[in-house]
Amino acid sequence: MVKITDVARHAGVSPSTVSYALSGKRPISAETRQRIEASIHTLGYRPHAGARALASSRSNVLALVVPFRTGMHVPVVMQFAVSVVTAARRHDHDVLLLTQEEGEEGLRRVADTALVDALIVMDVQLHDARLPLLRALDRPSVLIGFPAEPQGLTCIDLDFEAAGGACVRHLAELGHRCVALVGSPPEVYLRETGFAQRVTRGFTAAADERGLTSTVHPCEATQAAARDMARRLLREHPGLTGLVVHNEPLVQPLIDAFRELGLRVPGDLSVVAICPDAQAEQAPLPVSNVAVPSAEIGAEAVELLMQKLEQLPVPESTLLPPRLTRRQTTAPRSASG
Amino acid sequence: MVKITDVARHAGVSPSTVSYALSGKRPISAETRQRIEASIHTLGYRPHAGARALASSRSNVLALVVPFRTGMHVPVVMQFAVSVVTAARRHDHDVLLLTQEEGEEGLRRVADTALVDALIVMDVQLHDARLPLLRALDRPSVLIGFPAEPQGLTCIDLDFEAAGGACVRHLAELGHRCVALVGSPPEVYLRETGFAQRVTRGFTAAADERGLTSTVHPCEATQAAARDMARRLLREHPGLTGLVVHNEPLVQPLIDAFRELGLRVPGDLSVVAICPDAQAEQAPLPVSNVAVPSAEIGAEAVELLMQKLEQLPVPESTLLPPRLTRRQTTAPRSASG
DNA sequence: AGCAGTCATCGAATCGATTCGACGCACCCG
DNA sequence: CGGGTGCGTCGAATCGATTCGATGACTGCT
Repeated sequence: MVKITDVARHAGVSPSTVSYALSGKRPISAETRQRIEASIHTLGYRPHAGARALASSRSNVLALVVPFRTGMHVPVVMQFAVSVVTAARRHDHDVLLLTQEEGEEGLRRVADTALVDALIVMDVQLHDARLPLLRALDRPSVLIGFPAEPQGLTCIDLDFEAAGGACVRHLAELGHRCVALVGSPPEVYLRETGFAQRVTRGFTAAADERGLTSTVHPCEATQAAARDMARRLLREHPGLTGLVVHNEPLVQPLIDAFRELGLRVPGDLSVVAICPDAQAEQAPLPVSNVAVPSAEIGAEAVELLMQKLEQLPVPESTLLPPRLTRRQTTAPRSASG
Repeated sequence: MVKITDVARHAGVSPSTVSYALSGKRPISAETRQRIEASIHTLGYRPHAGARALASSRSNVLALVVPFRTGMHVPVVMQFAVSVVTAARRHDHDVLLLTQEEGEEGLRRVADTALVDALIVMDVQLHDARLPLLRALDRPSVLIGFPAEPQGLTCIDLDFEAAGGACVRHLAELGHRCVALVGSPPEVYLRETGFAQRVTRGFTAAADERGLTSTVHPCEATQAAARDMARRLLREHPGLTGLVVHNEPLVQPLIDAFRELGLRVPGDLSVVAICPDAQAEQAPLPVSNVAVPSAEIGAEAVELLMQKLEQLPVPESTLLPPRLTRRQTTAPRSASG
């Protein structure tokens, strides 16, 4: 394996000069730099990651903790992970994958062994057991999602409260007066993952503000549950003409279920989902939606981390504004509706 | 940060003794070992990953290259990644996440910088551009999927050919005489990802062997495509009573489409899928399936890598035998069928 | 001409482990 | 009672970079 002293010898300079040429931390004349670059190229030199980490106390690796429990939509997680890796590479960093299962011990381990420089934690609970640890750690971190008390942390997420509100306002502007929210499975609420509650709050607040009748319904992510839910909503809320769905795998099954019950979408029932754009676009009838911008969140989380690694100040909380795209599942309330 | 010399001083031994106590590479008396362990615990010592990597030329990190293109079913990839991480942790290794996008350069980078000890590459093509590199690399690797010429590599996957055959035999044993395979989207075949072709081969061979009428149909993974496909199959193959689906997101849409066309499943049409058990179980009507055992493959891939890291011989190819579970979508051919 | 001030480069220390060879001690056997 | 055999431990070299202080050459100013 060719090392920095080999390059130095080949280029007729000292190892430190090679290092500085590479890092740019001290000025190097254009001439020597070129000679060094040529040597690096012909010798095929690659700095040894471990040696570099040891000497610089920077591993250039980020940890990414992914959830794998029920209730999180898998494609969203994956999309997110990919965008984190891509963004990290732009900053010359790599990404170490940790599972939620490893818990606090896993976080502590990769941080204390200096395996990673910083951490990104997904699926943060309102009262997450890892919060004290993350606060105490000497390494910067960014949380995806908001705990009950984000003080002293750096958090980022879609503004789910605003998203809930945006859906309701969209429906309200189309003339709908009675709306319902079909949300995540009950266990997600029990687990106190913030985003479920936040959607609910935004939904309800906007409905109240506009004087709409509104109800909220957690729902399992199965076709059977979707059918039951559709039937129940029709029975209990005969005036219902606007539906907000915040449960990715349920969007299509719910629409199908209502159709089977004889409703036209969007003719009799308008549906807005909170889901990734890709999903909304690819549906048989493209679904009006507020985007869940996993890729943006991931990329922005990495940017925040990079700022923190450079000791720059970053906002404690970053809420991405919701972006609603009207497609084909929402329409003005019909006279009959 | 507490280091090994601190531990050594605290325990009244030399640093090398601490190292040996930790690694077990030389015998250490029970007494000193306990003293050292106590010191480690009270001081909260964690060996520095970079220093360790430098000295031992082992980073204890594996690279995992994940695809993110269309055609790969996302939950399968995710499940796989999680199982790799879990298995790696059992061997005291961590996992670095790379995207396909990084390509050969990415592989070369993490290998040459000694950032990782070994690599796992998913979604291998029949004529994958990365094969020469993987063969030349000084670091061991395991491929998920089979290239055209696996010589000199280590490959593992579900035995898709046997899986295709198993589906056909299951249908044949239930009395079906005319079967069809609905496969991956056309681009997957064009891309020459081995598994699509292998399913086809096994499917066709088994059908020929049993004297069944059989046809093969690549299909896009959209509801609309599913409906079209169902209509077309009914029209072109009126005697069709057995269907094999090798396209995860299409399983349920296809079943729904046939139902809408008036067929009963499994009364008029038996359906076997090649898909994860979790998906098969959770369907409204549980689907008879050959399991795509992502978790097993991931875990086994890690085991193979660990063997290779210890210079132990491993088989060039590992084909996991298919496991077919009969659930509720397959039934004997009815008299009328 | 002399001095201050850059600019580019070098040399040596350092990061925190692992590993190899050597050494001392106890024990066993002849 | 002496010489081998192990076992347990130590000391020093090593891994391959980064970084700090120092040095030399050159510039510009007076």
